[in-house]
Amino acid sequence: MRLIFIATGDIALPSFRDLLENGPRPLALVTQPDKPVGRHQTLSPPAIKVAALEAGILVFQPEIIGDALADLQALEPELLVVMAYGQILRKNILTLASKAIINLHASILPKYRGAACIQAAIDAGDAETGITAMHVVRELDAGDIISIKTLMINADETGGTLHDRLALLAPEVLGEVIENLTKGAAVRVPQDATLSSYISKLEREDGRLDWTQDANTIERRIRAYDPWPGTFTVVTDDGQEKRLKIFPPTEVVDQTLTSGEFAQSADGKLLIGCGAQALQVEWVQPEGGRRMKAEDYLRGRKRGK
RNA sequence: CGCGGGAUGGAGCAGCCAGGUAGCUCGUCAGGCUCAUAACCUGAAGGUCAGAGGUUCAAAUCCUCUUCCCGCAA
Repeated sequence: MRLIFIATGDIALPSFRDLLENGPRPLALVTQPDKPVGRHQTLSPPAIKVAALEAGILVFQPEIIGDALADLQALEPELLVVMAYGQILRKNILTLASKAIINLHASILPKYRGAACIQAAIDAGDAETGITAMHVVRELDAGDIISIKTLMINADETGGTLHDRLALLAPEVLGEVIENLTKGAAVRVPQDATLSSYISKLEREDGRLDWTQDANTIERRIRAYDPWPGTFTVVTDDGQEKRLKIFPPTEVVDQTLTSGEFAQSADGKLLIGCGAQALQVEWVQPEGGRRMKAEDYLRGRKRGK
């Protein structure tokens, strides 16, 4: 099977490595251009590009994937595998492969089409999520489904842990799909569009916590958005508004406080009031500072007032 | 050189603007009290104030440079 892998996000790494080890070996990797990252705008490559170069796989990094069309055509691919690439594919790419173009998506479609599908499943309090393999069509994540594998979401699941578990589940789905395609055509089960939902890309600002929500909702949000985009609230320190990042795990406690009010429990723990009940917070990070125990944060804060 | 915050005993901070005794809340250790405790009381150890240079009679504090940490942004 002549296949080209199209991916940028780390969630695609295990699937890519699986192909390198067990085949079919990808003819090329198409990934996003190196982007300036971090405080000093250092240009850094996607991890999957590094893995490809180490394995001696051809790498393309077009600004727009159409720019690489001729190069990709020359490889005469039978199958394109897309996962967390980060660009919408044009029609000329969709028709490039002779057999199929498939996408691996980290949700149980048609639920949570779009970028932030992993966070969405935790945020909504779902019991399970999974990896869906589908045929790629013009509309985002709307193609006919080939196969789905699911896994249970744990009570202490974070966006990070779920991301990693889904990444490891993906090769199973991919392997199965490739096997079917080798034998013949992949199955096509149309999505029920009436059940679909779309989750747009998350920004840092989306992590601002709304303390008028009930504590359970906020607890899920904090887990879902860790480590990206992270969650924060704003505190007034010495007359200046500063961000205070809040990390999981947090615990819902049966206590009534004003929404957004900071309090200290009998044993020194940080409590923050929610719309219903309160949240006990263990780890915080003040703007300009490191991550620290909430108790330590409170200790310094008393003095600072 | 994108913008900004920070570095002070083991932890989190104040002190800096208006230079002159190393401070607070904890932790640790020892002892006391208590049926008991994350409680209370007494005492102790622990700091080249990130590093280098400069100004000054005198620098944590003022000036310059360096290193490291972090928030925004991307």
